[in-house]
Amino acid sequence: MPTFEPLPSHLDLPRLEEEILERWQRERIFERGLAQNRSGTPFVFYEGPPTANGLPGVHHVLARSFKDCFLRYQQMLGRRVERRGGWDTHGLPVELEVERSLRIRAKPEIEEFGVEEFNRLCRNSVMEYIDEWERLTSRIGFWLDMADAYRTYDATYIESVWWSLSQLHQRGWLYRGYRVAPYCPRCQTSLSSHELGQPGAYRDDIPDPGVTVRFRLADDPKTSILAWTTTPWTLPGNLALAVGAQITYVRVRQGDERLILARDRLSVLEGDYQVEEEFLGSELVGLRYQRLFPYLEEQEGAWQVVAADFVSTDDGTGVVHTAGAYGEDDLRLCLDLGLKVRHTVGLDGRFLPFVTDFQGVFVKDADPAVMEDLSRRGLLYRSETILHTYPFCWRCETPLLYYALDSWFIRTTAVKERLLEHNRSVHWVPAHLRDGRMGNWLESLQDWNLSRARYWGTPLPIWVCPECQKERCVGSFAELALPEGFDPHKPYIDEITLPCPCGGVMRRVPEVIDCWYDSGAMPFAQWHYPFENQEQFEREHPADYISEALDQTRGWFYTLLAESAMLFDQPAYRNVVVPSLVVDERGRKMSKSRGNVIDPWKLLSETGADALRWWFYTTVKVGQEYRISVRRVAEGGVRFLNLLWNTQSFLVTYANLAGWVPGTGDGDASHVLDRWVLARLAEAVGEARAGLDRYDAHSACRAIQQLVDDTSTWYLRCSRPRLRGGSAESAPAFATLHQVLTETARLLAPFTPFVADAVYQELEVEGAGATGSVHLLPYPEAGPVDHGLLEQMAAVRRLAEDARASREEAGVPIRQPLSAARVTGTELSAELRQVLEQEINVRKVRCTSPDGPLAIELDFELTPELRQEGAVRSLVRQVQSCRKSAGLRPGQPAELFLSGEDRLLEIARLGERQLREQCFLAEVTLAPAGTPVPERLDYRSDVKVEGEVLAVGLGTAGTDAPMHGAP
RNA sequence: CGGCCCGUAGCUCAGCUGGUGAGAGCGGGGCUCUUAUAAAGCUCAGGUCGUGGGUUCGAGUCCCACCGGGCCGACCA
Repeated sequence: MPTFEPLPSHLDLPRLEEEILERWQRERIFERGLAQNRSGTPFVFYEGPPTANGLPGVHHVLARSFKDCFLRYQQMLGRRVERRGGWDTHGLPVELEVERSLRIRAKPEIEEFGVEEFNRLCRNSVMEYIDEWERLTSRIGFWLDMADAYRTYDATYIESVWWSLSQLHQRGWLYRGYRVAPYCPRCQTSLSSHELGQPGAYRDDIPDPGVTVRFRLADDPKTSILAWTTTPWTLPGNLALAVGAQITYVRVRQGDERLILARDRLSVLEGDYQVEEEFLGSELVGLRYQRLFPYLEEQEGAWQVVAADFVSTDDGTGVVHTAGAYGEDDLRLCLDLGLKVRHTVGLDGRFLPFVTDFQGVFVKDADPAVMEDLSRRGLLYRSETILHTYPFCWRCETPLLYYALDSWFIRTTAVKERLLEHNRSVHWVPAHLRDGRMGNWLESLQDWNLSRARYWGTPLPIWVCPECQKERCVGSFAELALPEGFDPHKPYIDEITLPCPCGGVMRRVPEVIDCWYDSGAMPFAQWHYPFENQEQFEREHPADYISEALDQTRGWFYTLLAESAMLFDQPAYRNVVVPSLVVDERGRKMSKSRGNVIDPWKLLSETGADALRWWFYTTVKVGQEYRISVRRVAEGGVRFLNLLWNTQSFLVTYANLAGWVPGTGDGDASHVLDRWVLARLAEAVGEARAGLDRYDAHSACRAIQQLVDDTSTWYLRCSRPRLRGGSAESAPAFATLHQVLTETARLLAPFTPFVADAVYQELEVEGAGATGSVHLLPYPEAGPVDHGLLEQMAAVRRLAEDARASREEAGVPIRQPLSAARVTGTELSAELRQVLEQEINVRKVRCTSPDGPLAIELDFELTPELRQEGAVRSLVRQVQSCRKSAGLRPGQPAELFLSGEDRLLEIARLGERQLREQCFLAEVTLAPAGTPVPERLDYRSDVKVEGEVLAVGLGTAGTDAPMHGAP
């Protein structure tokens, strides 16, 4: 009965993982882990809810890998780690999916189709891929409680969101405002900044007119102020001209007219001119000019020069044409000046009837007509075509307009300082994001445009009285006396009215809210706070840890922070790990149109989840892009796991052969190699913990990788003679390797949960302390590290390298024993000298002078005895090689036949004992050259030893032959 | 235009608070290993550590400028 289950010779990672997965489910390992730590200190994690109406991609595997490893680690430290899943269910992406399936092309068609049915389809659509998400999440080993996941469309969730909005409203932080936003005249809705960030929204090199226009002074029509614009269609709406108070302007004479523009912009003038006067912009303020078009009504303060801080001399004339409704700066300026702003263009993007000359024309089509009109009246100074970047609707490709609309805003600017302060308390990984990307974003904070003129979302809970304009923000369902089971979505909620103290009937405003607000509300809304679970929420806010990809800086990371700061004056999370983007092998973004998207399932089936996870942790440090391909994951991830597997396979093979039983030889690690590998283990444990404690998976994994590499390529390599069994020293060697591998499995558990558990389960010793899974064990503790030994061994390895190099140079293979070597630069203990002697195959290593540079010098003088020994070794190696080709496993007894020249037979005779032992030979026959190989030996081959040919015959011997090393 | 990140061997990337041959993996050439075998090791690459300055006894590692690549924001008149 072997100690360990014999391992398959080939590691099939995907299959192994499927088996482990089944075991976890069967034995309820996840649940047992949670139960085990029930009384531990909570380690709070927030799951950023994905929108489940699309298929998950590799980048989701990336984020989930990072989420998982720190959670597993904290659980192994004894923390109580709940991981509640969640789904983001509202918003335009969902509506779009449904629009597409209904072949709806414009917003009015939704109303025609019916909002009730439309929203019903949205609700179904959003959960369409949920099975796929759950399957992937489970397959990659991300332990997440999906059975009890929160959903943002749940009534309880919505009620909590309402509560939060009413809190903001009470503080005056939720208000209606008239603002300019990017607006799609076809979809008839403004777009969120998030949508403007969609690929393809901004397009480069879009041609537009660039026109320089004369604004004649009211008191002096021979003098004009020049202003430049790329949107001639906004000129009928002109209300003012803005200049920079501290910018220097000039008046020039050109022909019989005078022109005013910034001194730095004289280059826009065509032809000769004479500068007549220079003055600051402040001197122009208050000048009145003739309006270009007669459509807008007269009002106090209109058509004058004003000062504004946003004016620059980077382009144009240094004078900004200001049309109130079609530019953010413009509108703010006009409102500051107390000017009444009136639209010249309707919601459909066409000129309103009172703009008689252009009425009904779509604005972009009206540009030439406007220019022609100005030109005819001598007001067009210059026109050209410019190329610039311009935003388009990412759904219907209509050019967007900047358009003033009534919207509801959250006054985030009121708490900007608090946001910055809370952000400073967050531990960002990578650190530069805190003051870099996130800090910058907060510094340039604008009020949050919350409302959306759409259908599928959390309804904005504001009721307004049409009579007295009184507005009320509802903070609970009770306030509306909603019946049990009422669906608070549109259109049902719009039926609910409230009596107004003035006697009127209050109706809800039609808008829903930005779905990003929903996700930012998850810390409290997932618990239906404050209506339920108050303690739960208070205990679990802020989160200890969150992790999402880089694109969430202005998304979820921001909405969480903003809402927690405004509602609770707290940060929402203490540690945040932000992996960068996944790109293709050549560094290009993945996109469907480019066809370079990698299906996560392809990777999972070819390389497995652990290889992918390991590759994510180790290939680059957090913050760098992940250039992914199946080939790369195989090179980085599979390779490492394979090395670990081989190491384990070695232990299993030889421990079984030797009949070694765990528990024997423990605590007797007196051999220098054992002490060394245990020191390396202790060092790696310290590094792994240090890395994990600061949320640095990369360093932790690199330390573990180095440990596995050292174990395999140095400890195992040098320990092979002991591990082959037989000697009294083998038990401690087995015990040490067993310990190192078991601890390595525990170190790896957070990162490669499948392979770690497979290794652990293979090696676990039955009886007390056996848990059945590595994931139910504590994380290894770092013991004292023998740094002196580590340094000494490093020197030995360096010396071995140098010795091999000089052997190479001298053309003397390692199998040829040498008599002596001389080491300078260090003093090695006898046991270390022995390691070196064995590794470089030298009889005697002497350390002559401990000072000076580290070096080794080999004595290449060969005695006949040394030569002979080398020849025996060469012969043994050839026979081993034949055994391998013959398919004989180590330990399997065999019969050997050799025939050749006398000189070779002599070598064989001298080395026969060695040959029998090392090659597991029950029978050895030596015969003169030319003797045929006996029939019964199936394997025949000619090998070369010492330059001469030797015929080899190999066959299995009787099973009753004694097995070397067996008890 | 502004912010941030990156620029180290043919390729992909490590190099913590500046300090004793500038590293790993992959690819390629040459080898080796007493059966971990669809494995491992050694060795070769003569790497201006993007360029140019500066600080220092000493810089890939700190500072400045510039060049190149990426991401994000602003491109508004």
